[in-house]
Amino acid sequence: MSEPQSRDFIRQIIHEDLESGKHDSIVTRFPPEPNGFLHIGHVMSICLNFSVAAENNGRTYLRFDDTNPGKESEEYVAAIERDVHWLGFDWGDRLTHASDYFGQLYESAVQLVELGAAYVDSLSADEIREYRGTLTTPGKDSPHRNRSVAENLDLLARMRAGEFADGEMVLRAKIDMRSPNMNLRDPALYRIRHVTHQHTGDKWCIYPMYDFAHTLSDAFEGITHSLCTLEFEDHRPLYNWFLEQLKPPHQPRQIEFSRLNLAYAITSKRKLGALVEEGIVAGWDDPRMPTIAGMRRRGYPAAALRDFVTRAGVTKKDKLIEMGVLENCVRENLGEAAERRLAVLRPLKIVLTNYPEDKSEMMSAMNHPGRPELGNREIPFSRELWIEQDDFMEEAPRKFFRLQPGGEVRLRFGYIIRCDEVVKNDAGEVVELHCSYDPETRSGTGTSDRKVKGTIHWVSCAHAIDAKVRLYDRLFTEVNPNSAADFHTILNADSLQTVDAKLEPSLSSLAPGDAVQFERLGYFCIDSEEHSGDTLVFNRIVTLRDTWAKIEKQAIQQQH
RNA sequence: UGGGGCGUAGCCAAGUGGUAAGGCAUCGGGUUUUGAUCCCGUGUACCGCAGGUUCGAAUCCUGCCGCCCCAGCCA
Repeated sequence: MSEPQSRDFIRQIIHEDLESGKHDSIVTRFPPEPNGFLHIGHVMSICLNFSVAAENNGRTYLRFDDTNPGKESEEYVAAIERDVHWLGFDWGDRLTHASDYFGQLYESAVQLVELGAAYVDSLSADEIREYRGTLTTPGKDSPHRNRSVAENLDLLARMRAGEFADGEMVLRAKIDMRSPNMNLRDPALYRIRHVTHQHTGDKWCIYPMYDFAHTLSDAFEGITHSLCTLEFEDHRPLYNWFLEQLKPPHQPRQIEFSRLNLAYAITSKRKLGALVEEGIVAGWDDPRMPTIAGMRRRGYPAAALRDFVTRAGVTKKDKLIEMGVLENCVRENLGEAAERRLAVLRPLKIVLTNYPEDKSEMMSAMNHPGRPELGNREIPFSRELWIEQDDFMEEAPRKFFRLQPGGEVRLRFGYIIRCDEVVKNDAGEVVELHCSYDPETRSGTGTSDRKVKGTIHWVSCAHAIDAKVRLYDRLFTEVNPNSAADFHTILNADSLQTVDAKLEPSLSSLAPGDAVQFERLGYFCIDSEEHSGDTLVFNRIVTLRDTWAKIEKQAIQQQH
């Protein structure tokens, strides 16, 4: 194994812990709460936790942090398992739940009470808030803070037995109401919730809070490095407090790194959920969603996602990464993997006036210009063809080297044609082009090397198959929608556009999820949900890089 | 005006006292029957600012500024 040139700070710590003999092996965990779908931000955490362990022959737990019944559901646990697995990671037999430890957690709570380090408080939630103080003023002790151990033990047992209503009692850690760190002002450990838990049923009516359950779950599982995001930094003293008080045999260490934010995307489960709830998107797996499920359905390869988070890096600096980086990872992966096909998104009919009416012939097209081993296919060619509306301009600017009146272009894998006549409707719109082809320029023949500036794609009208193609764009108009007061005001109205496209016949046998490149347009795949019936439905995964679009854009900007 | 973090090119990011890697983007150019790919080339980064220590500082010290997080019986 070769030594990497540089390690991120977490890998450095792990490396040192292994070198020094502090640990013999590394154990990590990915601990999602099953209250929503995983998104691009989680990809970062998943890859970090699983990779860092795998790199060191360690192991990783997939642990559901299910301590808040009512907000969590089995639907989400299934989705999370599917997503983590699809991303390429395997937890083996290490699939656990915080709720698996409810028994041990309760015992630990009793132990804290016995230690005089926890007490049952009868203050209401509102009162507790008042007693907590503010960021700049210290809190004050609850009047119940000095109940005897015996009384606390009795109260805790009765909480568990269901003698109290929700909110009537709460178990709190006894730390310091005057701490400048709010997390240390006697945080709640257990609250009463008379609700059925998705995993433990009605066995419990008291449920542990995050800090308590998470720290101890880490300890129980022998996690060596508990990696989480920056907002938990102030929780670390509390995390360590639990370990000091209870002295479990395994003492995990919490290390925080910055979250990954993606430009123009929301990474808040709550807001993502709102988009679904309000029907702004079609579901958690809508191809516009930055969820793992959405990106998978959109056609992003798992490897591209892994590559993306690797490029983003692991640091403690807040980051907002440009969309282009993600898109580039997708293009890079698909550019190599995807076979090429011809498809016309916005069809314009052309008639080759000098091509025989009844004739049709098969043109040979390579499936991948960079990978000849992928072979060739045959595409039918005939007198009437569909070309892209964008590939014709009646009054073309200087550098436009596609089709224009009197001009020539090469039809990809076909002939060179010339535009002789533009046919318009009463409204003056171009509806059809009359062209002539040069029989001497058939692709692949010895005389086919005559040069023309442009090459455009096409589909034979008589042989084309129809499809709906969905073109996606960013969901928001602001770079950082996370910080918008109300995301409704910055929704991109054009995030989804559907067009009726014409495809080359071979595309009818494509399997859902398989990505292909429509030459000159981008990468596409058959939608996994809506391909039923007669009409094929394609998703545009990402466009090709488009230098011409950039030139046009600059030209427009220069005019103003 | 409490506590915890962070500040290296447009976006990421190496760098751990010896004189600023790399990726993406940008801008040039070459190849090309995808204006794709590929290949070359391209950045005065006052290393947040100001002082100080040192022969020498992005790296050490001091002060300041800016941004993020924390007052759930959420995670």
